[in-house]
Amino acid sequence: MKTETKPQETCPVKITIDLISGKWKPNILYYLGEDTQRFGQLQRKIPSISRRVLTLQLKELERDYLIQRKAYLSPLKVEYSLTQEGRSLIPILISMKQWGEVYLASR
Amino acid sequence: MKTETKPQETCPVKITIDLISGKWKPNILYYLGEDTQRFGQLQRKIPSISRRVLTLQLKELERDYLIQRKAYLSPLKVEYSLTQEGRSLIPILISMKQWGEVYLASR
DNA sequence: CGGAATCCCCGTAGATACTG
DNA sequence: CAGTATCTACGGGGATTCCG
Repeated sequence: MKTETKPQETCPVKITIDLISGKWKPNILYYLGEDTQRFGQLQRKIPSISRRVLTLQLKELERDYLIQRKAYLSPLKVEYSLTQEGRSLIPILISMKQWGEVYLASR
Repeated sequence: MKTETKPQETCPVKITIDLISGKWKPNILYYLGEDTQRFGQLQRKIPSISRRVLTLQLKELERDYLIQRKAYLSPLKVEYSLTQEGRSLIPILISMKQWGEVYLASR
């Protein structure tokens, strides 16, 4: 009945949580789930985030293969979009959103 | 600033993440999902956690209504179990576990 | 425009020792 | 058995300034 593995050192749940638990990462992933976004677009949509922190969070998300960075020179700009893996995370974020709404409503 | 952005201040996703992103909380919830656990049982099943930190994480989980604490005097012991809300979180933890396993396998 | 370089604050959690 | 009490280390993230 229980072909259970104990939570290992590399606990998959913990891995998943760590990937998305930056303070602004859910927001960023949310907007990238809607569409490709430029750095400045994200900045405007998340007004309270600083350039520095936005840069850091984007770098981490890119390092973790959840998003892709594309730099252009002609019109100087940078575009971010979800990778396949990032996109596959969206359903989980949606469940968490729904759970969180119920949780907030009941408190 | 009055601009209503879609991910609100009280982003439900962020709430959910924060509730479970203590370093040991997924492990604790995992074991409580199996059965009621005494303090010492949790300690033995998560050997690398200290009593202090286990206490803290349990207190937070209790404060957030995810687990319940029951103290007994006759045989001096304390038992922890999931609340209804905590139990409703398990499916999400399972999705995260599955996603994390795929993620780890592909890297 | 999209960063990089510093500096600082604060919260999480580790180590260790003591207790009802 | 199931905690408390300190003291400390580390790292994320905020504010500000400079750069190709």
